[in-house]
Amino acid sequence: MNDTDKSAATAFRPPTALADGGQDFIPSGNGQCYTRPGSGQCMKRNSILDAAARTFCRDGFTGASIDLIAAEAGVSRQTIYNHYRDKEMLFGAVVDDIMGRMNAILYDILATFPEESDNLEDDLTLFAARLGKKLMCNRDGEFLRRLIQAEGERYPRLLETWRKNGPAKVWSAIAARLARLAHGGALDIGDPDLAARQFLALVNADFQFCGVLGQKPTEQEIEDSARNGVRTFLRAFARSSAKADAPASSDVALS
Amino acid sequence: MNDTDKSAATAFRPPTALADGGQDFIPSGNGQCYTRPGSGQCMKRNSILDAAARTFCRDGFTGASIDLIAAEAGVSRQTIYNHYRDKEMLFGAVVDDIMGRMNAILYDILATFPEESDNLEDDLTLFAARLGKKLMCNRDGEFLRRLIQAEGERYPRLLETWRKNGPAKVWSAIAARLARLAHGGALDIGDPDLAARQFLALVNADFQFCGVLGQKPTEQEIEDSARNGVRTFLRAFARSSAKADAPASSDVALS
DNA sequence: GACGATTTAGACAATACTGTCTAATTTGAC
DNA sequence: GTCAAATTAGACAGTATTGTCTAAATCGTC
Repeated sequence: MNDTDKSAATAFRPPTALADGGQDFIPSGNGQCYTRPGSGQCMKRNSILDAAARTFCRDGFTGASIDLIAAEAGVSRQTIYNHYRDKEMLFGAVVDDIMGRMNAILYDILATFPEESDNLEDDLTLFAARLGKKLMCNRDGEFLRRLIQAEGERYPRLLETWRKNGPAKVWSAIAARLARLAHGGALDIGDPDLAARQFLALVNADFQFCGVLGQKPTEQEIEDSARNGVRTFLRAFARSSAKADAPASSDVALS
Repeated sequence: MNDTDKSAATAFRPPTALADGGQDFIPSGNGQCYTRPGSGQCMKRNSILDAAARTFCRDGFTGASIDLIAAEAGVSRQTIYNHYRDKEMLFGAVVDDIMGRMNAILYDILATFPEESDNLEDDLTLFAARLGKKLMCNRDGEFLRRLIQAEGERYPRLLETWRKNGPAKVWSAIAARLARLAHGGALDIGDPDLAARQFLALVNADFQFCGVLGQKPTEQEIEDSARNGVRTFLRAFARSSAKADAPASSDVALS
């Protein structure tokens, strides 16, 4: 193996487990190691997946050359062909890997949706900020958005899988939880699915074109956008008893 | 010139002027014809720009080959190199062309923002639907989003130009108009910029991942999303006198 | 119809990428 | 230390692309 730095390889992939979710990393079954984790073989496999993800994300499927991925992974080209039959298989493995990781994170976050709260604004804001930081605006989220946008037409299976596991799942999960809040009397919601879509839209209002613009918002910006979005959401949907304490003029200023 | 059909070439670009805006097409100065419009040379130039836009959008900059563009435009490769020095110049011309067209459309639509209205919901809905149909969800909008997402990092100038002429311009223009409505007493808005972002987010709530998913919504879906978004926006920001007539349960059902 | 400008098809060199193969080297388990 | 498995560097054929060049064909205008 070359002497290229290995710090880059670990920057993209969390070392072993979820940062603070407490749940183990869930491999996606396709691209993962069958040998003992921690072995050189496994590290090379991860290193390849990392470099491939970075390169595919940066240059697109066509623009990312195997040679470049190999160099970035600090691995010889032949090793890549050794692990993955061809470029398409490597691409599929990268997508599966990231989807599996994001799916696990999604369930972690959904478990923190406030059930009954005496401070709905704060709790919903925390939830929305978590969603933004760990799922939508991080590197994996950016990767999937870019790749599916760029290569979705060429790989309908990828597009279909993502649609089922991505937005649809988030939407319906949040819709169910909002409906429960409404049933409990905290919200006045007609169509929970619509409310879920609008909740997500509001909470990410400041990043609408951020994915497109290619620039990641800071944690502070995510928190501010979440706070502002939740405030407006509650102005529209909170039951009147709880509405009084959310004046329009107290929005968090955006840098 | 080949016998490839010319109907495809005109599908992407409006024949001569804006469909119904009444304002002439504004060429972007770079890629347009200096010869008499309607001449064969001009038609070839437009045909090339159209084919290039379609191909760049479908395959990305790297994936789009000059040969493919030439074939799709029904033109020989040499003709392309004759009009545009190299692939990068062609790409720049396509982007400039589309940006100029979208800019003109944007000003057309902004002129229809309701000043004083006795039916704010309907008027804002019409405005939002126009924005969606003619600017965000049409072919040009999709093109710019895709291209900037895919190639933005490689062409910072493109990214910067789009940021200035695109979202920033829409945001601030709508913010100013919302502020005027608030000043007139129709709305209760703290931060007009934030309100503008949230307005756009709500109105496009159902298409958050549509650009990513690569599928264009139908006109009906755009109208429904606009209606639902405006309803929620007014639930949150309309002055209380006008709020009563927007119950949560009357949302437009989404197919 | 004539003539200059434009377009066309094709050849061409230079470059890049994919995927295969091989022989030498390194790694890892015992 | 040994030995099998994994990895490496590099060569290689096949293919594709870019951008240039040229001679023939076509177009537009007078």
